[in-house]
Amino acid sequence: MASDHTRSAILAAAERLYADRGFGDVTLRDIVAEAGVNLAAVNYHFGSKDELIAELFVSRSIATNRERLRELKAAEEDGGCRAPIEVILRALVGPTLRGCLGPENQRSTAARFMIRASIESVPPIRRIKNREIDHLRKFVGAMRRSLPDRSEVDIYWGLNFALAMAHHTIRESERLTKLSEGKCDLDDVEDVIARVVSVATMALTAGRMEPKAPSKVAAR
Amino acid sequence: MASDHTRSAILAAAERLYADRGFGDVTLRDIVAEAGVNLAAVNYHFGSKDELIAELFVSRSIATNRERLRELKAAEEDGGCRAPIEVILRALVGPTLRGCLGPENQRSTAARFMIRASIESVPPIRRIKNREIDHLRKFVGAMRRSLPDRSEVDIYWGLNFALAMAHHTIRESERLTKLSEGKCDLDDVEDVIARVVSVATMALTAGRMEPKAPSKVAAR
DNA sequence: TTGCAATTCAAACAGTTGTATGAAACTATC
DNA sequence: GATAGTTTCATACAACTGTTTGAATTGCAA
Repeated sequence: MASDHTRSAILAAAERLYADRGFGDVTLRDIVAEAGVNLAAVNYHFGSKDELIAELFVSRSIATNRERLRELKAAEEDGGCRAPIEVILRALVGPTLRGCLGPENQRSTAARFMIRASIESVPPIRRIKNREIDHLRKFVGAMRRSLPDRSEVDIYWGLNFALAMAHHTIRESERLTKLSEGKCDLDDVEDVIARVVSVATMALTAGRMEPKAPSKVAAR
Repeated sequence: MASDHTRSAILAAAERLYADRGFGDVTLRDIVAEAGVNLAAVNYHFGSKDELIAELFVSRSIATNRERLRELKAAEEDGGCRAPIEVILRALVGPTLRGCLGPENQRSTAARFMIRASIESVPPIRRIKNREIDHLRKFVGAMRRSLPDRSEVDIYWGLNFALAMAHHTIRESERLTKLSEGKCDLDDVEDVIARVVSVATMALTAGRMEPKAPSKVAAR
């Protein structure tokens, strides 16, 4: 167990480098150079490169997931097991957006790392994300309790669209800033959250989304 | 220019392999083996591996973009330079969704390749995507003409959310199917398009999205 | 047929990658 | 202060990568 110093130096260096340059072109040699440790230290402490990446990603995403569930639980306790849909959606997308957006100069390494992880998709991270379904089911449950009249399918689509807007905004934040010539302020995280929640709420509550295209022949 | 046979054999093999196994673990040697040609043929015909990938992606995405613009132009000509927002949004997300979703067994190689390209993010493709902004501006213009009362910022956010829902649904279609235990039918492409368009239209037309979070202190 | 360019091919190249090894340095316990 | 266990280190390994080379082959025009 000892000092743990080498271990955490590697974690910090790896997070920084991956955040800055992406998974694609950061090698173990880059990481150990940045951390000032020996090459073999990575395999000694983590087993393999993939396990290092996985450990980084897991620790960050369980933090986010815990925060999500904390907000969800608080909301449902408030409303007696039946929270307003806006609050549920806010618990779903808020922690992620708060963790990844915000003024660039004061953006944490962890935040920038998570942005990378959502842009590039590397095997160890993909594996972990696939296990996220159980976590999402808890939100499906809360949403169904909140909107008992809504069909199950609509709930799934609403959840899908909420996550879509949050993740895409994170992932393409640079492009949106460029496209809008800075008019969309991605640093105002609470505004972004409000927009996502607002649209997702409309999607879930508007007098039934038409389930079919206006006319089948209109399509191609 | 001769027979072109080798060239197109490489393109076909590469598209197939990338579609099936992703960019990460398909080597030039895999491609030439599948195509039944010599290793050096790739560099001879395409210059480099990246240029091969770029050519694949470019040819597919200019096809999609052309279709998008065709639909957009048709819509604006119908409405005398002012198309209904639903039709504009349909022109924006329809071609992409039609190109990537649909019954898996009858999904073309090109479709599966484009799904890969939207999941993994490899340098040559990223470079091309960055040049997509000019293309999107044409939609911004049409949307502003369609909704002259709407603020510019709201237009950008609406566009962002529409693309978000379309791309995320493509990218995470497998997860959505699993999460909903098959209840969300991603093979019914026109239904998916209708849902995306419907929500995006609400986002853009609903009595002004609140521009700010309910209360600034509610955060964190 | 001859000549010339375009194409194919086997082979090698040069570089990088993650990982393994075994000795050395350290640390704490007795 | 010797011992046992942990950690560090330099170095080598083995495999794989995209690319290049130069000779062989092909196809076509004169």
